[in-house]
Amino acid sequence: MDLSSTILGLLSWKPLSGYDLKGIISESDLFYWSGNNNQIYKILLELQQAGLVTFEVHEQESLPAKKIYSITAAGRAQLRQALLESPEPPELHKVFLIQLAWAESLTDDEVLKLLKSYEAEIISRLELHRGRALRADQNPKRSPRETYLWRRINDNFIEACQTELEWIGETYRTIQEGSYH
Amino acid sequence: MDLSSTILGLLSWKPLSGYDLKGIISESDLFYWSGNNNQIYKILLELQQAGLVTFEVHEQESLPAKKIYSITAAGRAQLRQALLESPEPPELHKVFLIQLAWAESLTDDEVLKLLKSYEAEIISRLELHRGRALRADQNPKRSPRETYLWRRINDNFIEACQTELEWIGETYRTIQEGSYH
DNA sequence: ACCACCATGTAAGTTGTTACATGATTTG
DNA sequence: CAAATCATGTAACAACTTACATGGTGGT
Repeated sequence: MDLSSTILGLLSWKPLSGYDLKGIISESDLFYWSGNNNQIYKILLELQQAGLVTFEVHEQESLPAKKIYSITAAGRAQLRQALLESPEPPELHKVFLIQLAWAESLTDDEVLKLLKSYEAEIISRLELHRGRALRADQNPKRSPRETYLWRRINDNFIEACQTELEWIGETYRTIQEGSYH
Repeated sequence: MDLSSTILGLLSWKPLSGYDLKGIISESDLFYWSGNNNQIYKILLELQQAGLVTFEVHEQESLPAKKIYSITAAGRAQLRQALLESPEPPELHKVFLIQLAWAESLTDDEVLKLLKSYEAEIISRLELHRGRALRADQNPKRSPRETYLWRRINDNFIEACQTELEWIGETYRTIQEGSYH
């Protein structure tokens, strides 16, 4: 499941332009790529040359024309293959933990301030995902199972945030009280 | 906190060779880089040219000589700056969730099989981190606070695994029972 | 005999990033 | 009047990866 499979997945949901894809990918936390033009337009060209997608040009008055990409039967077959690949474990890039690992030269107050600031980051993330649960309008809804899975994917992020917040709280308290001896 | 700061952090703990650094970084989940030669030797050269580290050549009989790198005062100052930077939120690359997101073309059984397989991955991760908690010998222990923080960092990974396992269980049951309607 | 370990480094490639270019339209 | 949005695309660069090269030592 790399970026090209992700794009195939998005197109399996509904036809989209490169610009649409860019928007969706850079908004989302699930699709964690930056969603920069360079990669998306390059991959779309490759997918199209491999016959996995096709496009139609839609002219618009007073706006630039757009290429609406659709997935082909071959594309769907390819996507199915990718979906059946055995799952990889998640890669967690928790840069803040690296920061803590080498915090020896910081005072308790400096560490506590970092923890507070990290907590604020996670809280805003949590609210973001909670909000997304409410207006989940732009999610695919092809079947009850798919609707359920998308809710669960969002839940996964929410639960990860909650676990992180509890971890922060416990760590904060212990350092504040100096009770790690 | 990028790879060069991470290397400075490791050297702030104790002097190490490039080969040592490679081993530590590629073993660990916290330092999530692959730890390939190309990056590490290149960064060590840059750090050394910037005066943030120095090295001594240690000749060994019947083994190749090694360069043992140490952090300088300037390096420690630079590291401290990096540690005080405001924390970035974690980047979670949960490729499996992307797989689930486009699972519409799979049967219930195929989805359940994927979940089981993902569960096995996470369980083995969990056991790895639990084991690391026991023989935490190679962790830095310059102060009780540092020892505590390193234990907490490991806890963070354990708790993330546990949350993930609960999430998998709940999702599995619901799909098995078809009770997502 | 073959493989892994130690230890340094290079080569060649993929992937990913920010920033730029164009140009009309809408919003503050 | 500056900015953001729509829409495509390119250029330049940074980050990261796998594989290779060298060469002695020790294990199965």
